[in-house]
Amino acid sequence: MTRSALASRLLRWFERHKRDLPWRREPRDPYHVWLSEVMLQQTQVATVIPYFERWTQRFPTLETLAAAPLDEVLKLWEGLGYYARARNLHAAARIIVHERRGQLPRTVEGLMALPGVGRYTAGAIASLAFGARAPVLDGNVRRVLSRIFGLARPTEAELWTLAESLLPRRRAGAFNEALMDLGATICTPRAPRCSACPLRALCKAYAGGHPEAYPSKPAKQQTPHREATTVVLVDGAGRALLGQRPRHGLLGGLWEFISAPRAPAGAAARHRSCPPTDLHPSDLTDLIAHKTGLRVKATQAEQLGIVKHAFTHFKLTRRVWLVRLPMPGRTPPRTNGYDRLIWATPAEVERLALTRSDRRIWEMYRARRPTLFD
DNA sequence: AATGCGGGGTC
DNA sequence: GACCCAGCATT
Repeated sequence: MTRSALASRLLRWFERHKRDLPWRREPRDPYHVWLSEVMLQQTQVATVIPYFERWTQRFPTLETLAAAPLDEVLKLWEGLGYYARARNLHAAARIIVHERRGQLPRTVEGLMALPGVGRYTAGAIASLAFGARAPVLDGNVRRVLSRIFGLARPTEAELWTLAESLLPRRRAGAFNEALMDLGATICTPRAPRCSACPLRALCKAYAGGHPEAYPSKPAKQQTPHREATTVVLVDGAGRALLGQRPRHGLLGGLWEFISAPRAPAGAAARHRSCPPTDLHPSDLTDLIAHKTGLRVKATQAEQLGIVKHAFTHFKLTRRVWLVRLPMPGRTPPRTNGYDRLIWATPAEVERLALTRSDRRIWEMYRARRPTLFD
């Protein structure tokens, strides 16, 4: 089996089975290609499609994106995760519009100079939007190549070299997409559908009888668990106190209800005598004072509920409390751990970019049983 | 080479 | 539950 036979088989399969996706409409818009590639980083196609549609409605061109405030960009990204992608996309759009007359770089090196564009994304844009003969290496390609060549633990360098050596002279972009579509629909991680694979005849992993074993996975390590206490502080005018997280780092730039880490679960003692309601009002008073400088007597706190959330490297359990103030809230004298604190009306809470779990907390608050205060 | 960075689909 | 997804930036 020659190299060109692999490419021609794959491309023939692709012509009949390629997925019809919003960002594949011809002629390719380089901005759309770039946007889709960034949204698709570590994110599945089905998740991205509605975000892509909303985004291109609101920001149809690079110029409209560059002109928008970051808060609005983050709001459109809300729920998609890895928010540095949105910040980098926004920054890169401004660079392209202000320093390059709105033209994306056409080479891998030029593209990689943009924030948020690594070797994969640069290769994808160069090959898909500009017809360059550049390879890509993503999770799909990594898995497909590992299986075809029977590599249990290939290095990144080996795989990049392989991906480049396999590129056909023409139609490199279609070849790259075909490799990724094959990985997404046929050569899947757990139960590959080898009977439908156009490359079965030359696949070493298939010949060995256990294609799903390639590439071998590293040993798993259990994720640590953290706890936090969160307060939905509502003032007499029905506004809620929100903090904007620091621009860089975890959930950077997003808004949340005032929250602080809770001492790690103290072994057996907690299970025996620490139900969720076991929290003294002074704890909430201290939390609010520490984060905001506001002096509030949280003697009437209601428990809103418990929100669990799984991140990549840890799990988080948030115990959420509702504290009401009788009077309009005053401007917090301190913003400990936040870039900004605001009293947000319900309409503003809808408009701002919240983290996923804070969005759920807001929905819990809205859905709670009404009380005398409403 | 290892780590931090979200959230959801899927088994 | 665990795994994995059209990765990037930083160290």
